[in-house]
Amino acid sequence: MDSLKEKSLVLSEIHSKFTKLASKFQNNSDLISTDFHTSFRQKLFVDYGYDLSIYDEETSFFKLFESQLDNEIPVETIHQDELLKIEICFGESVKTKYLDAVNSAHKFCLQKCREQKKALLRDIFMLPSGNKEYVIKTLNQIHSYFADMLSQMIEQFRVTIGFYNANTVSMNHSISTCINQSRFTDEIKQILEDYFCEISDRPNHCEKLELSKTTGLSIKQIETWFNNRRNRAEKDNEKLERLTTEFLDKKVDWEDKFTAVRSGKITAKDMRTIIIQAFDLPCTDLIEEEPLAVSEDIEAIKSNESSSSKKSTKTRGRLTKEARKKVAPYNKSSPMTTKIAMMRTNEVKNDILQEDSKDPISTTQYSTQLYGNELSTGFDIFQQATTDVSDNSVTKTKMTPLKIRHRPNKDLARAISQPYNRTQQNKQISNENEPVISGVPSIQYTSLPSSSTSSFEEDIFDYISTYAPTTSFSNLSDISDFSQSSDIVDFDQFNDISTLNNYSTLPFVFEQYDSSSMLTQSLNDHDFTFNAVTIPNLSDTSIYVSTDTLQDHVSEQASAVDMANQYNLFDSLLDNDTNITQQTYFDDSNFTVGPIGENIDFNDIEP
DNA sequence: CAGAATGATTGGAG
DNA sequence: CTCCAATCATTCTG
Repeated sequence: MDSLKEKSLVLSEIHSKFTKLASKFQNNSDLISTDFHTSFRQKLFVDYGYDLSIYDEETSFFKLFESQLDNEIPVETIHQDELLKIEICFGESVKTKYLDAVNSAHKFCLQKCREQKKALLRDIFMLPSGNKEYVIKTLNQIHSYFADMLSQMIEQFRVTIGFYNANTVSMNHSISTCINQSRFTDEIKQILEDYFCEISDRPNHCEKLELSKTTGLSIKQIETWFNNRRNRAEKDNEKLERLTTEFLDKKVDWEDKFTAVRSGKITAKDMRTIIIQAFDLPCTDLIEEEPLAVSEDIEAIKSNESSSSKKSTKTRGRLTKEARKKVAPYNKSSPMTTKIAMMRTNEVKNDILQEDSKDPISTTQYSTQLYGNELSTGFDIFQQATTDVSDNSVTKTKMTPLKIRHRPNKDLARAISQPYNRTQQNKQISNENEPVISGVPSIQYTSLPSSSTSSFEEDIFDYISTYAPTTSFSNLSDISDFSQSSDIVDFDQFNDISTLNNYSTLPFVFEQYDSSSMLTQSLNDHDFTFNAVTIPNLSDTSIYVSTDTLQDHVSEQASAVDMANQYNLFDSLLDNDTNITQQTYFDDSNFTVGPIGENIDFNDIEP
């Protein structure tokens, strides 16, 4: 009960100040000249590090946050090629409607965003509750809230017009490749290449973001580039591994390979690297004569190698990092190299094992011991397969096979009518005598719900009116929670501060007590009763009377659909009598982003 | 023109 | 979600 009393005291103090302040307001419309007002707000201004000279100039105060107040919400989600796609797929009128919807959503978000920001600034100006950084942070939160909301809305618009409809996916692909397939500039490639070689071949998200900024490419493109780069580097490496192995296994005669080099089939650089790797030669830049020496007596060198170092050198020559970079610019082990290394280790183990047991039968015994007498069919097949390529079947069978991943069968995929071959699809379309816009195939009708309507646009809207309400808006029931949980601060009674109606954000947070019980305290010369502040459904444990609550609502972006609904932003996308327009609306008064500014309802306050 | 290079997509795996 | 392997489609190059 003590803490309760304490709180009450604090509250009463604030209350008494407010009461005085309020009476000043009532008696004197000139806010600045009131003694109390001056000292109270001046103190707050000083406390939060604002320039005292502007404590009575709202415009000057606002100017501090000009850039936060005026920054635009970019419609970054709309690109030219997206509009082109829409136009190509759905026609001019859908594009126009889509643009209209996006624009009005944008306008709406911008306006609301500004209102919220201004309300916040007004609050802070009257009763500072944080320093400049805090205010900027909060403003930015408001900003990103609306920016996110806008992109959610746009997402919904896309769904509504069927942008993500399965029928258009392949269309999107061919169009996007049509439009997007342009080579990166040398400068960009250099940046990426440098990063790949010198810093990491696997940038994390932050690094990707950084690269995205410096190159101007999207994160997706960065990812794609690194994927391709890694994959292709691996392939190069694999190729070299294979070639080296071939040499070591004496499957290819050297003369042949040198001829290949001369004819350009493999580069001299490749050859050099192979030789360096194969014979564990020191990597210097003066190897001109080495290959000759090698070619003269391969057998001798190889046998020397084998006997002197227990065949371990057979596994891999040790390249310096620099040399390796030249042929396959790795500086970190990739999964593939790890796999290969593991295979190698097994090979070595087996080699040693073989040396120990000179009798080949004993190794066979080892094998059977390991796997059981009756080999599984899979293993059997594997063994058979490897037996063909190598006489050293025991070693091979005990080698860990690379995991072979299932990949979709092209023919099978085609058989179950999944468009696997995009060329085929293009052919199919171009065979039809559909209008072709700027070399891009027009849309297929086939998978849309069968309809007798003649134009594709009609088909689309038919489709939307039939399916969209259940697909696009199936989550309305989830969202409805939000619509009910308005964050309207309900001042049942807060005594005599009705003059502060305009200033909703109070500079404190205090804990909740049972909001149903009325707390009555007699303090000083004031008797007041209050039911404090309740924020329904927001939280069971806290009462927030500060803008801190905003961040609790950032997660509520799912309300975008409702917002769009509420402000009829879908109207431009839809026919008048579709089901969508009959979806649940919620009260204008019920929707607030946070308990900021005018959203707080002071109408019920009783003096 | 053939083949290499390259940006992007797809579908499976983790 | 990221990554990989395979693949496609376009563009570059000899």
